[in-house]
Parts: sequence; structure tokens; C-alpha cells
Amino acid sequence: MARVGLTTERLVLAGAELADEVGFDQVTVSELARRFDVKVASLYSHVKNSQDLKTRITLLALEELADRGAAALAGRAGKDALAALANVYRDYAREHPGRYAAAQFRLDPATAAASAGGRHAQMTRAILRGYALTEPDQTHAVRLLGSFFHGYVSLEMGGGFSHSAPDTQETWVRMLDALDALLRNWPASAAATTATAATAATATGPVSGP
Amino acid sequence: MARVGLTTERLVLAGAELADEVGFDQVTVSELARRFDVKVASLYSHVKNSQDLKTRITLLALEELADRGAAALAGRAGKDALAALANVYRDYAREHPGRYAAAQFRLDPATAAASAGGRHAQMTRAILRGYALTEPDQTHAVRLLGSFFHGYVSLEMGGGFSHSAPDTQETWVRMLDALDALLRNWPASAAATTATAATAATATGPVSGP
DNA sequence: CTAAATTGCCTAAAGGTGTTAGGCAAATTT
DNA sequence: AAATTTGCCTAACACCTTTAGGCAATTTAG
Repeated sequence: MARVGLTTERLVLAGAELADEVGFDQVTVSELARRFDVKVASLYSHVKNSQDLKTRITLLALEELADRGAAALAGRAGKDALAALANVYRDYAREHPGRYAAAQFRLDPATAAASAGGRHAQMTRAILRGYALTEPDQTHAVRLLGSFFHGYVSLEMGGGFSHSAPDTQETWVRMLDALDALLRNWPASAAATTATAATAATATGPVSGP
Repeated sequence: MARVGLTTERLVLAGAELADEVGFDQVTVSELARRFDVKVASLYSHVKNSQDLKTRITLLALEELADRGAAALAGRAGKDALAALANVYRDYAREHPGRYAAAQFRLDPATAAASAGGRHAQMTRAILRGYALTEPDQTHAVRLLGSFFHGYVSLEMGGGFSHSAPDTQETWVRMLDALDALLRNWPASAAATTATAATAATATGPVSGP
């Protein structure tokens, strides 16, 4: 019966498209089979299982994102570079919500190590070359930027900022201004501050509001 | 046959515990039934369906989180308040990973409006009273803090910062220092800056802005 | 250019989750 | 104690996942 020409790559690509259409966690082996007009069991020759499929979509998304980041960063520095990378994340999430969600998928350590994840950290570090941050601080800054990018995009995508007053584009621009200012004027380690006081007591969360 | 005494509340609570043990998206009506040693169909008298169960767990988590936040904020201001609320989120995520994940669950607008989500935004706004920010900026700052808290906690929970050099506690403290500094010295709206330049250029397709 | 080996998709089947419909017995009300 | 309500159960269907084994189309070899 006429072979359709399934391939791991074709499946992963179709899976990524499916994710963008219906959401990453609605990606199902069955639906994929339906799209290729093939019986479900047939996919299992190309993909180990559902988890494997999702992992591959995740790796694809991380790779695409890293490629876009690298392209955007080329020839830019300082605030320009910061805004460029930030926009890559935001735009990618808007264009490919399913893939972006996939990029958040938890990978096992081994797979994660072999993924494009490292390139992302590298890119953020590259941006910081435009600011005068020495080592311990640089890592803190990398983490801060990572947290911010990820958090902002998640909230905006999730509708967290939906119906509030100032539109998100304005917020976005002002936030980048703020981050740039922060990096240019990174506070010295106030080791003996009262900062740690509250630490032991409580925890954090994602907040929806405006 | 001996009634077990199921209740919507008991189910939601057990669901929250289950989430903390196995992860929010592994919370299943079947597993819950198993835990109460009851047949699956029996749960449907107390909960509309799986989605309804998850929604209720989400609402519970948002409420708990808001309560903790309110308690932590009482009597504090400025950086103290900032650190206190941030720690509430972080600690909650550590103690109750499943519930924290639930708090991220996308609610339909109507339900979201009736949730404790608003309290969270209010708390962040309350913190900003300790800093001199006037209106458009205040909202931007609320969103920035929300993005940051959510992003940081997600990444740390997801193992994003796992095996890197400076331990996360140090990063956490320094980040709070940085945010405090940023809020105390919020940059004025540099409307005519080069900020927007990069936005339009960002290689990736259609510019994002509204 | 066949014949053999491989590979791709299929049928079959079993196990898990979600959900609805209808029934009997336990708890509650009268 | 009778009547009513309510709680949990059985039955059944739909859908997703995964494994095992088979036949035919394709590729490789002689």
C-alpha cells in the first residue's frame, strides 16, 4: 500500500507545526498519524514514543531559536544587541507558540547537554560583553536576563498582561531601557545588606496581573 | 457500600498534593480515584471534569500564594518588601512545585477575573509604593517584576541554573539587589532613543508590535 | 534483471484516561 | 418508619499509547 515516505524529520517538523496550531501538549502521535493519513502504529518505526517525539520537537525549537539569535546578534553590541536578542525570543513565541512552549519542555540532563541550550547561554553572555561586568556578576546577570526574557514572554503569551492599560509594546520598550540601564549601572555586592533577612521565610510565583 | 465522604474540597486538596508529588500535568482523575479507593466515575459528581479539577487546583494555589504574599508584606516596605514577596514565590515553588505549576495554568478570562490573580498584581503594586514611580512607569515596573519572579522561579525549578558555578542563592540575593537598585533609579522615558531601532530589524519576520 | 534482503506501513490487541448514563443503597429528611 | 435525596457503582464508549507480528514495496546483490 503506497508508502507515504515517513521520516523522523518529517514527523518532527509536522509535530512542530501541529504544536503551533493546537498547543504543544496537544501534540499527539495519533493526530500526527491522521495528518499523514497513516495508521498510528506506523509512526513507531520513526519515533520511539510520544516522549521521544516531543523531545525532538523541543530540540528543533531550541536550535531554531539559537539560529535566529545568532543571526540577530551578528554585528550588534550593547543595548542594540540586548534588544535584538530579546525580540528574537518574543517574536519567535508569537510566530511559533507551540514551538516556544516546546523549548520549555524539561529534557533529561544528557539530552539537555547535547541541545542548543548552551548556545543560548553563550548568546546572553555575548551581550554582556558590551557591559562592564566581571565574573561572578556576569553569571548573575545572565541568569537575570534569562529569567526576565522567559518570564516576560510566558506571561505575555499566557495573556497575563492582556487587558491592562498601557499596551505591551510600550512596556516592552521601557523594560529594555530599564534592563540596559541596570546593566550599565550594576550595583556592587552589598554583602552586608539586609537583603538576606527575608530569604529564609518565603517563596515566589508567577503573577498574572498587569 | 461504605461511603468514603468525597467532597469537591477534599478532591481539590488531594489533587494539589498529587500535583506536588507527581507534577501538575500528571494529575489525573483516575489517579485521584485510586487514592480515595473509589471508582473513577464517582468523582464526576464532585467535579465537572478533568479541566474543572485542574482549574480548582489552580485557584487554590493562587489563593494560597496570595495569602502568603499578604502575610509576608505586612509591615514591610521598600527593598524589604520586595525581597519578602520574591521569597514567597520562590519558597512556595520549592515547597509545592505542583501547586506552583498549577498557578501557571491558563484560566479562561472569566475564571481568571474571579481568581486571586488580582491580589498578586495588587501586592506588586504595593511594593512599588516604596519607590517613586508614577503611573505609566508603575505598570511597566509591575510587569517587569512579575516577569522576573515568574521567569526566575520557572528556570530554577526546571533546573535551568543547575550545575553552573555561583550557587543560585547568591544569584538570588544579587538579583534582588539589582532590582532594588533599578527601581530606585528607574530610567526616564527616553522616547527618542535608539531602542525601537532593533525592534523593527529583528530578522524574524513580521515585527511584533501591536 | 531477477532473487534476496530490507524496510515501511498495516492489522490486531491490550492497557490507560476521560466522560456519560442509569441503578441501587446509604444517609437525610419528614 | 417512609419518602427523598445523595453517593458511589456498573456498564459502555471514545480516544491515546505502545507492542507484536505480517505482507508488500523498495533496495541491494548476484
